Amino acid sequence: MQSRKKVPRFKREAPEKRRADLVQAAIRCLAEGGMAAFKMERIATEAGVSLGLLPHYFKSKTELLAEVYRASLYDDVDRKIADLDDKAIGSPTERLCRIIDAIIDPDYLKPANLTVWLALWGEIVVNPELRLAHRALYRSYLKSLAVLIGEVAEERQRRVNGTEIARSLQALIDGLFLERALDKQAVSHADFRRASYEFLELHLGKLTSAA
Amino acid sequence: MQSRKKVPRFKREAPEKRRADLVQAAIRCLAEGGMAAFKMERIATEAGVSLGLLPHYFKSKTELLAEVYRASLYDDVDRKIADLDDKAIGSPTERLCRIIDAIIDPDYLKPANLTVWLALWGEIVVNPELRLAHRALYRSYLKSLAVLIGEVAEERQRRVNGTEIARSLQALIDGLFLERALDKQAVSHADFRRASYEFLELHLGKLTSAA
DNA sequence: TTCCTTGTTGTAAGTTCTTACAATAAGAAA
DNA sequence: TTTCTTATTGTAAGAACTTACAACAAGGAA
Repeated sequence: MQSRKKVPRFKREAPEKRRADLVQAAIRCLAEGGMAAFKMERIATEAGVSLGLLPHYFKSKTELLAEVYRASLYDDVDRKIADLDDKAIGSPTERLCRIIDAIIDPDYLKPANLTVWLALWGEIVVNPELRLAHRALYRSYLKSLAVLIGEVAEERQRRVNGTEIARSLQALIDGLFLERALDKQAVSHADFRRASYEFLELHLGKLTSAA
Repeated sequence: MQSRKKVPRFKREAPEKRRADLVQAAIRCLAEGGMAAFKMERIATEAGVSLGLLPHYFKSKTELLAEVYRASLYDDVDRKIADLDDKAIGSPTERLCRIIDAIIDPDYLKPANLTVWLALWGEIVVNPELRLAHRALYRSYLKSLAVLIGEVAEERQRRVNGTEIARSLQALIDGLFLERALDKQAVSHADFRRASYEFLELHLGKLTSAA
């Protein structure tokens, strides 16, 4: 019987990798069916492991949700900040345009993300712990946007309230984003583009030459 | 034994009243804890009736949720619009201002409603039945807003895309509303007012004399 | 190879939730 | 009062979900 090859029944992974895989699987579940699909068994199946492995990595469902939140939010914010720093070349106007383009990028606003974010927002409102984490990250992001808008205004010798414009701009985008999430045919990418730039240009003057 | 007073064990209500009461109780539950608190037994307790009464009025949980959606999101505003139409008072501009004021009314945008709406939106994205209900209500509402904006524009002999302005305005308000839901100190009523009117006036010209 | 650590599985206990339904009784009608 | 309609109750069936835990086995160490 020594000739029989032993075929492994499962693969043993490094804890950090497995943990990250589980979080990603959980995000995919959220994207597919919102909180209603955020079930331990489903997540385990999605990750290709058994249900029993989940409590080994997360002592409760809430802990897993917190991880999902952190992972998905940090990724997004980090990407934006990286964009900011990388493209630090060029005029403020140019940088602002690039950031707007990134925010309304169809790939960023894809349906899967819409569903995940809506589910997370719904949880943030009723979960104080999640809410605290959200505030820090969101305020920091909004501030960097406000600073950039202020720079553009200065460049053009206009006096504006950068904080308020940043907030309204983000609100406008979030709102369109929400409409699109609830009714996929409601808002096209062109609509996003037009609404965002029109709004900004009404305050700052012409931003683009082509579009 | 005939002297013993029979004390009723429950009160029999008119179906329409009971139904409305149940919907209101469900809204209170949603407001308190989001979808996690939207449980049949909890709603029954909140309404002061037994669990068994719920399936008598709503053949499924989703049906109840759809009622909650309509009641909490549209009843107020629809009533306001109907009021304006009935009394047919004032110029289009005046009527538009009144509607805006109704939409950003602090009592309408109170925290409890924020929680309810976020929970509902999270469900709409993943529940086809609810999504259909949403589309009908939302599109109808948006259209009446667009028509009114068109009237204001005509009055002022401006050529605008009423549909697009209505959509962007509502998106702006929804977005601010979202920021407020996630961070209660982020947006004040004055912010709502300023952002809404500024946006409209950029397209339509001055709307108010005082504010 | 053999041993050992611990990642992984399978199962089940205990809980909670939705839906169904037969029995009960409130309140109107006659 | 008596009858009748149906709103309401109480309970339970059945499904689904979270968490716990004992046994198994993968893969590195010696």
